Amino acid sequence: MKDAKPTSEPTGRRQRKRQQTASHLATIAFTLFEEYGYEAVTMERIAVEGDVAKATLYSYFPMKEALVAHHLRDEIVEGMAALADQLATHRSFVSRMQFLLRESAAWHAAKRAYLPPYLRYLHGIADSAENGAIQDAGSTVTWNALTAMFRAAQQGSEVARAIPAEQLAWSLQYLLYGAVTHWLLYPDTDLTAAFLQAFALLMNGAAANKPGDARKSISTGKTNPRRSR
Amino acid sequence: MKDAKPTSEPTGRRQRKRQQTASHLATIAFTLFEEYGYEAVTMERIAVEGDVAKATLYSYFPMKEALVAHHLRDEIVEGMAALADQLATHRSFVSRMQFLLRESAAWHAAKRAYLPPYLRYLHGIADSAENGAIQDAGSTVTWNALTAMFRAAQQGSEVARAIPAEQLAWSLQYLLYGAVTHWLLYPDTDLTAAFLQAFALLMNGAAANKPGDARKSISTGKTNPRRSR
DNA sequence: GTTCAAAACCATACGTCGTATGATTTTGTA
DNA sequence: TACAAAATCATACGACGTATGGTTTTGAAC
Repeated sequence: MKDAKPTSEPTGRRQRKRQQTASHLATIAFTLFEEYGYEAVTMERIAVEGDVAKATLYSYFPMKEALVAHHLRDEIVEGMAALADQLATHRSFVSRMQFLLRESAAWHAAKRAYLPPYLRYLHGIADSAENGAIQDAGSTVTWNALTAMFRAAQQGSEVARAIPAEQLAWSLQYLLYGAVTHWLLYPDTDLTAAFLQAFALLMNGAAANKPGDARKSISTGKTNPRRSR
Repeated sequence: MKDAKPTSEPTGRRQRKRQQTASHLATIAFTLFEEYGYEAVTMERIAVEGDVAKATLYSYFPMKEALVAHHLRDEIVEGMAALADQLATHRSFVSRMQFLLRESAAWHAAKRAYLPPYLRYLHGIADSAENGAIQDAGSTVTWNALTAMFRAAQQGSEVARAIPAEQLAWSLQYLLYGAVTHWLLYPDTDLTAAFLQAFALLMNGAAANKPGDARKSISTGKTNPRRSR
């Protein structure tokens, strides 16, 4: 079944080649997007430029948005790796998360133009699943990271253990998603602030504080008068 | 620039007639959807059946999804009105909200088939706004209701006043949105439970409870062994 | 090496959405 | 009655995404 004979190369070549051309096509597409704008570039064009038939292109990327998603996902993976070191320097969970959110907001701002198709793609997933196939793998990257952070915070007693870390990650993602959506509609609003507020809300909750409440609430993290280090 | 009111705003009758045919078209469309399924019904067909040119149909509903949205929005308005009485019988904010969420979950389950295009529409809004026009008016109905409830709860000291009611409504909506999306992917999960959990999380927050915390946390509202009715 | 079935690929046509065009009709108002 | 704005119409079109049916690669088995 799985033990390969020493006759020739492992069977993974086909798959590697596939991922290779996938990456190739995505790169070409992104180059075109950068030059002419997402809307202006047609799938036909990408196929021609990539020297494949349109049908083949679609076999790799079932919708146009998937091309954007592929590229952005790669960027996210890269970015997260690059941030790992700095993340580790932050001592508390809240501080780590706030740092990550600031970075994330900046990244969103930089990629603004691609967010509409990207978000559309992430939902296209859920839609397609209606008809059968596809597991997500889209935003899983960031979701995994968030889950890990929440889980660690639970073990460090910074976050309540009652709620599964997965659900917390998931909840935060949707709050952030809402912030992004709002920000796309009103570009002049402060995305970073919105991210931090969403996080603070998730941590503190909305219930009125009773007098005897001993919890120290998490601020929105904006440069605060007190504590200038 | 072009503001002021230089010419004439659409006058009473014209506007009424427009809304009338809009409703007419939406009804026809929905009937067809019910009979043949959303995907199977083409815009061309709807136009023919409604005895208008395709371009005219599009002038009323800029995307196919808008037809679904129109109908569902009407249903929501109706439903909310019908629920108003029962809502008032609940004494506390938490109880009111939980009641509403249960109803909402049931409604979502009933309309399951239409949710994908409906959600797509709500986002198409944000997308279209990129290019210029449209203010939402889509989910505003339910958003208004939530905002009002939160504001009342703030005045009754059941919810912290630090966060604007609008933002709370907005946050809850996105948490619920996440729950719905997840449920669409995994239909066997319990949407009602997910709604209630989302709400509980929003109220209680995720931060670890310090020993001296006097806040009584909101349960998920599921029929709980202890304290039954 | 020859054979074979699966897969990847190709060219092309097609259905549908949504937009654009330019002419024609309706409607409110001057 | 005149006229400009809005609504409607018929039609063509560009682009997305699917379907079809045939051709080439490819991995492996004989």
